[in-house]
Amino acid sequence: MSDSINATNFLEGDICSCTQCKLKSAFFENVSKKDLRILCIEKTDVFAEKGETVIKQGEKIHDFIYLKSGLIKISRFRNDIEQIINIAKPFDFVSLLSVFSDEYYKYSITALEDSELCKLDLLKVKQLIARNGDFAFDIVTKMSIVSDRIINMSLDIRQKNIAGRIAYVLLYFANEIYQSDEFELPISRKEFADFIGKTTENVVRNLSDMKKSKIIKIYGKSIEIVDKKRLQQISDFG
Amino acid sequence: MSDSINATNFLEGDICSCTQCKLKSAFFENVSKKDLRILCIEKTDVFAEKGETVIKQGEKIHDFIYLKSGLIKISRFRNDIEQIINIAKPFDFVSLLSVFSDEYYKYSITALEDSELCKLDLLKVKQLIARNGDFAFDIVTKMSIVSDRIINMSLDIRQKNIAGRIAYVLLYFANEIYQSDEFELPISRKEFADFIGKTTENVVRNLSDMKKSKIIKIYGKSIEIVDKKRLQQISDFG
DNA sequence: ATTTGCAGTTGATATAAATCAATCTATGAC
DNA sequence: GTCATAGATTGATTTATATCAACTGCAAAT
Repeated sequence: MSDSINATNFLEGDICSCTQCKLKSAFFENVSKKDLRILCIEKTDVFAEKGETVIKQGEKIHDFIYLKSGLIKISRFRNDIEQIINIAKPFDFVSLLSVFSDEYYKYSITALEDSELCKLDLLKVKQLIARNGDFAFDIVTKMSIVSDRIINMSLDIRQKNIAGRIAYVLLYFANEIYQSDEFELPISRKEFADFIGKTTENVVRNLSDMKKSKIIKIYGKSIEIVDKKRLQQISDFG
Repeated sequence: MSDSINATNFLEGDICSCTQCKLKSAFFENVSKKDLRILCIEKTDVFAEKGETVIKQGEKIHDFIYLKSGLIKISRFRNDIEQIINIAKPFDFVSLLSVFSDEYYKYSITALEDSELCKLDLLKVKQLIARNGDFAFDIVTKMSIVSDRIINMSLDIRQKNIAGRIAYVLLYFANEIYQSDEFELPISRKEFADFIGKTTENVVRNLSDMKKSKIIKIYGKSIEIVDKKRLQQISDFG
């Protein structure tokens, strides 16, 4: 009966869960169902617990990875000290750095919260770029956005003194990551220090100073921004 | 006579100087003569004298620009202070940052030496990306390389103390820009400071210290690296 | 319940770098 | 040639940040 065949076909199309993926629109808007299925067949969903390292600097690159849920940090190590390059959430993290220019990862990726990642075969993605111009264009645009953000953030931070850097990062968490002036810091004081390139002690001191000045409230990792205007000034001026 | 017709055709093909361009291989390896001609027709060759600003931060982006000869600096301004993001030579500079993600330039480009730049219509380049998968792939790769280099350099510099930064930049000039241990610094002491994010005075002091320690020789803007091993150590350790 | 260890905090001190100030060039304008 | 000016240099001082050390509180391990 033709009905049942249709049903089967429909089901077969649906086996590829990617067509349903919320993040499809971020990168695969212009990819046909057929191509999506090609990518989908070899995709792996990876679950990473808080603290788990998903990619280790120096490992060979095989996959095109993006974050489906959770929060990750991108960092690198030199002389045993960690440098945190960025902290990113879904839509903001795709492994676009290095993957098209290098054989090995220059950076590590670690989950800061329980996270879901989707791994696609990089070779297939590369082939798709060469085959599908609109997809290529989407990737170019996305790459441009991602690297621009990272470069700008790095330059912003570099320019500021320690108080300015701390204010900047707090505002980043509030505005970009949590969309709320109250949040749990997803990183330790040491990681905060590694992110802004200063020492742990001075991060602690500056946070307490801001607490004393009633700009923020702190209880352990809980942060509440009380005087956002002032915090913005410190970020802009510092 | 068929000979003259051929001659004319040959000439017509040849009107597009791009086919001869030494830098063609860098980006347009996989672009057909026909497509190259489409780009070429609307291209403008721009000559920029030393010191001239080619692109001003905030200007609207119309072109896809690459450097044919000379040397340029990429910088941005915030609160009237200049931050030099990179110094690049042909093959290393293409306006790939921002152009695919933003409407306005986030950075300024200034010639450090007399330079030739080639401007292509960005719209045409974008169309070509969508139309020609191999070209798209080349652009993706090039973008990846360029942003990776900038990000790494920024992170490297951020990590080091002032002596380390200065050593790093001197080695960058020697190894990457001039391929020689003797060269003329293309930037002022102030620009050097803006590049590494420190003050002019401390750049001067550290340069003189290195001179006193016989690591380098300085006569004005002329630099000669005498003890490269030592300089490398300062860069690595600092 | 006690121990161990680590993240966080605070204080004292040392060090690196910025700032302020004074000269000292070199270079272009007249 | 001399004047004016901006870049480069050096010194003295202040300020920001790192380092070292000690202590706290909490949570995991025994």
